[in-house]
Amino acid sequence: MDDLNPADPAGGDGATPRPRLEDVAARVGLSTASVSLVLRNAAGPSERTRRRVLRAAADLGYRPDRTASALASRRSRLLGVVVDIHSPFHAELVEHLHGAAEEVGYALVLSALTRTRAEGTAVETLLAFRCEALILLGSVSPAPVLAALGRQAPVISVGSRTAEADLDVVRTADDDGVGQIVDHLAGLGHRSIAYVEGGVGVIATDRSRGYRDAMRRHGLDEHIRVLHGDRTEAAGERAGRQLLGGGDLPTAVVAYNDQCAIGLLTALRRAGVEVPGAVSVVGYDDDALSRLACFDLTTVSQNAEEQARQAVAAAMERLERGRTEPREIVLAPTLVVRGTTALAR
Amino acid sequence: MDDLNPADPAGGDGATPRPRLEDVAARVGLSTASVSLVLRNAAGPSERTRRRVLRAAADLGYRPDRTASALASRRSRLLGVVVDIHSPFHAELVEHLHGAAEEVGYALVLSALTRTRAEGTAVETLLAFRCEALILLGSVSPAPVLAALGRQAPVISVGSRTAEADLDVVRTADDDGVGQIVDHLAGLGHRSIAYVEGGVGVIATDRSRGYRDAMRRHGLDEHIRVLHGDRTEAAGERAGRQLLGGGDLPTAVVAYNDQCAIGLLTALRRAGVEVPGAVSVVGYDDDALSRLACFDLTTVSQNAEEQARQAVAAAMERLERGRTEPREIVLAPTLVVRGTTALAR
DNA sequence: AACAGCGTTTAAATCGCTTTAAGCAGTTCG
DNA sequence: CGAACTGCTTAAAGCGATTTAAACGCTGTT
Repeated sequence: MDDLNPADPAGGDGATPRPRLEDVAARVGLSTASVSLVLRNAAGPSERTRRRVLRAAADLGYRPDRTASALASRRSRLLGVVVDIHSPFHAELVEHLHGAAEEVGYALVLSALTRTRAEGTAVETLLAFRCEALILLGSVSPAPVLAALGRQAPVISVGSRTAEADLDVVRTADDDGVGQIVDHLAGLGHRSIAYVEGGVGVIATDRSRGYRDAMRRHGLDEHIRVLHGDRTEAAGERAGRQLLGGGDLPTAVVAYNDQCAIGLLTALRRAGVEVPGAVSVVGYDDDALSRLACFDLTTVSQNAEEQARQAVAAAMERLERGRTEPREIVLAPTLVVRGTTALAR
Repeated sequence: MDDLNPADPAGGDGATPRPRLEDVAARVGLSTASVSLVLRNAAGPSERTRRRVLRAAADLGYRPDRTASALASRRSRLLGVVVDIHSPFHAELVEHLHGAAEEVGYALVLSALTRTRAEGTAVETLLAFRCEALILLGSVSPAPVLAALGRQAPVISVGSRTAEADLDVVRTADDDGVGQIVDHLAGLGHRSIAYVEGGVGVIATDRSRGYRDAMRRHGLDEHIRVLHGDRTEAAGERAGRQLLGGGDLPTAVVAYNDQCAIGLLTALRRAGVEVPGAVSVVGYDDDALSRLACFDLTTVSQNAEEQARQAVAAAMERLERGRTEPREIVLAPTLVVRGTTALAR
């Protein structure tokens, strides 16, 4: 119906087609079955056969066709990852997920979450690829949606706790992280410590709770002061202006995340308030921004690498070892003290 | 050989398996061939058949298996993208590539370039997926490597010019962009305009050339002053310290990119030099950083959306319309004036 | 009545690999 | 000596879609 004869998608123009398993088999005078076994490192073939096959495959520059292999084995060896392409923290997670997945012979399919592309679409794409497990980074989907997803494939939610019983969760203890921040500030003599919220979502809730609990623990109940905010710099700036306008500036402010903290920092400095001289500021995530020399932000690290490893490990337990009961892996966050915190004035 | 019976990767536990084409066909009493035609919107089936099939597919919640379809059609409808996961500019490109690809029925496979994962590995992965074309974002591979790649699949290099004749290039005119910056500064009365280089690579070379040419065009030959640098904040800071130490501060500094400009900005401000009061600073890329209120950096936008569209369009021309001669698409960059440039002191 | 033409449908081959059960030669054992 | 076993190898049946050529049921023409 279309005889334009588009460029051969398999290879260049009239070039020799990609070698197939059969070509390798023919070259050594064996069956494709044997070659397949050797190349997948399966038990069976003799040492001599192994060497010959490997040799021939290398000579021909053979690379297995994942598509065909996935179809035949009903195993795609693909991990689907839903990632917010704009988040520097996600970028770091993905980097480590790549490494961890590769080590166990899996590949990643990334599906980006953007302003125009919701989690639903992203997940559909991943399922069409027959991803064997889904890794959701910082998912904000409600529990029932996740539950439905969990029936289609094992789901590992990274970074955000959920009430849903049937999926794995890998996260750091957000309340503990904020607790460490408050401990640090209290240790520096701060008493009037405000907190800028992160909006809706479990993560935000946990961090807020961590703040309140820690304040009470230090007997600072009456200094508890929560400002409305979200995950953006803009929110941080708004919060900053609000504090400046209010008259009684706290001696320290803890923000939901680094981006928010940076907005806050900007607003304060622009108004001539010295950080950390007059006010200490703390963020959360230890993302690339916070490390910039011009911010040098005290923050909490979520240990991206360890979370990535654990997420892949959890997927492997389900896929390769048939685990079915859900697991929750909670890692301890670590405080990273940089230049935006100092003794209370 | 392994009777642990791992969790069924196709679906949850003992759940009904995913419906296949055959199931849809059986439901309406037609052949799989007809159903396939309808679902791919191909000519042939009657209106009545179309409706019945679509209905049945919807009822069953049928979703085609990309794996099988790729194998049978020898067309994966996959575009491979090599992306530096840490670059905010790449993030933006990916967002728009997603949109553009989806519109023409293709999906993206992202392969992240990281500290531990070179372009070679990334590309291998993409080819194993049978990606029909490769889109390289800001590739730094030497021409011969790209040439070899081009023989395996159509390659579209986004953002970086190359001498290699056989691939498509989508980029903005970097020399022109820097030229616009210099024009802008000259218009503000600046004469002593320095430039911080971006290290090796075609992009860096083009931008340096753009600087020199523009300076000459404005008769500022003797004010040409190029500082060594690269694409990082650290380099910007070093350049800043060098300028401060030298004694004769220029009235404006143009940096290779936004990250570098921000390092520069930090160094200057820390030393008490007012920007833009004493010195104007300009970056390049218009990435998320430059838009932060605390920087509000004058910069040059590369128009990510348009570049993404053009890249996908170029791929489509090759894949669907059989184009074989290479194309180079050069877009005009646009100056974004923000708060770090002002009249010369 | 035979045939051609047309729009619609389908049987069957195929894609490149995996997997299962069977085959085969050479022990070892009862 | 035949049965049972062992270690290696392979024929052949898929996996779930696409694709091609053929078949089918019509109508209209000679």
